[in-house]
Amino acid sequence: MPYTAQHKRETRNRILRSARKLFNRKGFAEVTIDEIMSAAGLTRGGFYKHFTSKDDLYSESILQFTCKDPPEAWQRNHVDLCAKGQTLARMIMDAYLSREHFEDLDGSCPTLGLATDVSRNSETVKRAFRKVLDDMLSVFVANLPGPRARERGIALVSVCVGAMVVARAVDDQALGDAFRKSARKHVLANSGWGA
Amino acid sequence: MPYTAQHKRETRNRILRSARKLFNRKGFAEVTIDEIMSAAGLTRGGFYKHFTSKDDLYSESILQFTCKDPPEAWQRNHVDLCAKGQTLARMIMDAYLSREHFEDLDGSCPTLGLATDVSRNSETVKRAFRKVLDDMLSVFVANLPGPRARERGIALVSVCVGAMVVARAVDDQALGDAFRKSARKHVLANSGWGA
DNA sequence: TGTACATCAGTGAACGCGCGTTCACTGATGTAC
DNA sequence: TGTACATCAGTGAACGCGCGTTCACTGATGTAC
Repeated sequence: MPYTAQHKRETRNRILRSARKLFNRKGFAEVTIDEIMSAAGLTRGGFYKHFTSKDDLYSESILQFTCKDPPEAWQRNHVDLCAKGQTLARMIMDAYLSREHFEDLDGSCPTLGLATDVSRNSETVKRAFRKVLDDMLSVFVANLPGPRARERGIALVSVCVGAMVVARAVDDQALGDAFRKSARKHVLANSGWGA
Repeated sequence: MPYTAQHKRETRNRILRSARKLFNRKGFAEVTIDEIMSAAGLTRGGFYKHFTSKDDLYSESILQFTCKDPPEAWQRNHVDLCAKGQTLARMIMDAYLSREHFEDLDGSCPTLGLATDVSRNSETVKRAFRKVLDDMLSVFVANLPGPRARERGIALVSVCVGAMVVARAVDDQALGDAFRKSARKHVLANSGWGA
């Protein structure tokens, strides 16, 4: 057995990380396997030793986002807010609607960069997307006091996703900021997560 | 002058309509000029008599959405609700969040089908997107009594867009419905547009 | 401990296909006489 | 009114390029002796 299993796992992860970045930034169709592999320090041909197809890689790379290995900006935010004793939901919301997240084309949440892409893709990809979304939703719901928490959580997740998606799709920086900020205010006012 | 200017205009519109449908359904990259042209009853080569490039066509086809030539489903909804004396904002919100709109892959609003696509495209395309969005936003804002109408309008537009984008990206029909319905309830509760 | 071997991660050339765009052409139509 | 002509919308073959995937190979590494 030349090369340890661990070695292979590490290479695979390297490909996965470079894929996630590139898909996030450019969308599925605009990224080439060549690009992904050289960003991972490898060459084209080796790709199929790790994945069966580009589609396969796509859903795997979306799943990669969850919990483990979150983008740096999120971690930083996380620590900052933890210090102030905020709830996890509040922290996620703030990180999600932050300018940093808005600008982080490589590392942002797939719900933001790949949403309409995913809606045209396979069930496998959609399942991966749902897992990421469920993560966010369940944190929101768990931190919502009062009745109909799930229903309200869904509405608040919608505000966050909608505002960020629109902010990125618009050619007007100020309008984008307005979406992020109004969304934040609205969520705070409707959640009891403090000012 | 063989062929009247009107003839040319009509052909151009035919191409534009077929392009809008196909882009909406499949996104920019997955649609070929061949497809668009044959859907319009023409052949590949003639395309460049009407548009300078595929990118050019893309922004034009997004602009096509506004006001004039809205999808049938919207018109039907419009008439129904008009009869009940609802405000225009309420009507648009209901149409936007309807199952019909959710399922109308060809005719739906570009804010819903093309959002993340647009965010990676040229300034021209983004400008077209903003025009469509502004249409929706201004109707919402105009129908919002009380202070900070614009800020609240932005939040409500975000709920609508976010809910629909997520609903389409998820592999779970029921979850999608929950997003549409929770969003609708939330907008009604925060707008004073009646139950 | 040192050496021959087997494995398989990684290489890079090649294949095949599809797509955006170009181009020489055709033929339908309006205009001038 | 009828006919020759000029225009240009529309045709379809061809070009060139890039990309996903395949494949024969290389060479680094762990294992058996």
